[in-house]
Amino acid sequence: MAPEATVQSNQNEDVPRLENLTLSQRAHAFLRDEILSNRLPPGTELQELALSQQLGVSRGPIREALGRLAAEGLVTVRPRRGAVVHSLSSGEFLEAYQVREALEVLAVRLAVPLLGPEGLAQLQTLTDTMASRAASGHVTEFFEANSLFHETFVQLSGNEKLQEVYRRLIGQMRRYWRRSLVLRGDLRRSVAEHREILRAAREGDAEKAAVLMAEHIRVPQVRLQSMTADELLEAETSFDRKVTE
Amino acid sequence: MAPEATVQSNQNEDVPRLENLTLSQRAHAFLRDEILSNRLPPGTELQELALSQQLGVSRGPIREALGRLAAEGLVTVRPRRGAVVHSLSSGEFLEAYQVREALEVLAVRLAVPLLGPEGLAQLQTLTDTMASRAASGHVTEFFEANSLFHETFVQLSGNEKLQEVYRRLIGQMRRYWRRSLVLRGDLRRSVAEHREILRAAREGDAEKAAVLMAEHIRVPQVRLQSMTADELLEAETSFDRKVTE
DNA sequence: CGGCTGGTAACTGTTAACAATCCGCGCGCG
DNA sequence: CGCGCGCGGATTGTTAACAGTTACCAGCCG
Repeated sequence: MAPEATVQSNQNEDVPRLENLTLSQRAHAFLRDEILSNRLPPGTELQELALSQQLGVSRGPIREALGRLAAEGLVTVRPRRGAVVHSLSSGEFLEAYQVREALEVLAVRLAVPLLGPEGLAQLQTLTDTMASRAASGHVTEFFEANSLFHETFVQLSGNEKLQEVYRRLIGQMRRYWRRSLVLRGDLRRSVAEHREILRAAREGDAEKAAVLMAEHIRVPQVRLQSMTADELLEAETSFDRKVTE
Repeated sequence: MAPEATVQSNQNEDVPRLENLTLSQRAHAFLRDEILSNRLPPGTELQELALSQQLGVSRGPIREALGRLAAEGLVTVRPRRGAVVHSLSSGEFLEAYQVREALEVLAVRLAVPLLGPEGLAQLQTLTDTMASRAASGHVTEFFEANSLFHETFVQLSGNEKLQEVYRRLIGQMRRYWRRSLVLRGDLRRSVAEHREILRAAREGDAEKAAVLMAEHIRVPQVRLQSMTADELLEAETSFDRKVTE
């Protein structure tokens, strides 16, 4: 068998290379990343000409990308007045948290009966990572591990539609991770809650794990409802001081 | 036959309400409606040139509309190979049902404590409508009232983010209403379940209403899981015979 | 007779130019 | 001095033409 005769090399096709994508897809991915990473914070005005020059393409692909981002809820377009990065009010943030709770409870119910040794090990590793990062005060890195823990449950649920809906929602919320952390409060308590969820999952008790997950996600909700807007702002700024120092 | 009558034919307003919107918004709304009403059934190939001639606009707005529809999950675009109306497999349909259950349970939990006399009256009217349409065998009209019943709960939840996510999901599922009805089975039992949900809501027992709603939505799921693809197809065709006669 | 190859037509991706609308600003009027 | 009013620049909405890719088909070679 001629080992080099395989003309169609599948080995570099399975990973979508950015070079082969269409310009509108690249613009979409680029802007999405810029928004999700907060380099384009909520409220930023997005002008087509500026973006097209920055990316070196014409306005057509830019418009398509903006339209898709609008359909995803990441930007709002005001007809004939341009697009701005969408921002969530406190109320909308709370609403999103409620939906997220429902989705993650479903994820846990579906995932727990399917969990194998490798899934449990994955979750255990993430929990340990969270614990060490919480102990060392690396809040940003803690948040990353925390997000991965929750997303892992959604992935292990095996329900792709759920993953799609969840990721879209998380994409809208992730930019407010500082607000989330402020509302979360004590990280050690958060780690303990994750450990409890994982223990229930390991025991195969889907219902218990689901209830624990619901309570866990409800913690920031009740804090948000009991805080005024001023208190929230004050807490966020003091959080910023603590992190940047 | 007459594809060259493009310039003058569509210059008048087929849909007078949409005059103020941009062309891409009109194209988006038009295609969305065509897809949701099943005039463009799943699997239909959407060619930009044909659509632009049909709507009397150029390809730019059409492309923007297709991009937004793709972001909404209503069409899938294969790069350089055109767009097709997205279709749901049995598995994806079941997945969507699971997500829908989670969302509607949340809606019931939120809505019940907020229900006033007018909300209850609205739900009662819809239930009565469903009952009469089920009794007279008007299955299509029954489905409409049924959809409205469920959507009303979501609306009365007061959570706009939930409404947004729910409507997007329902938009993907509504085209398969025949499959839904086949899986639902006995309409009278369905009506009875709605009455029970409404009674619990009237009593202010949100938890009971939520559980009843979950069981109600799970009925088609368990039937779908217990059916093979062939049985489902057979049931759908026999359903078509029964409806069209 | 089947599979490969080359050409061709149709379609998508992209661009630049054109048209329409909005916004800020200064001017004139009351 | 305040307020409308239009005018000019900037920005979005739309179009037609161009470029590149894919799919299809006929004809040739094995």
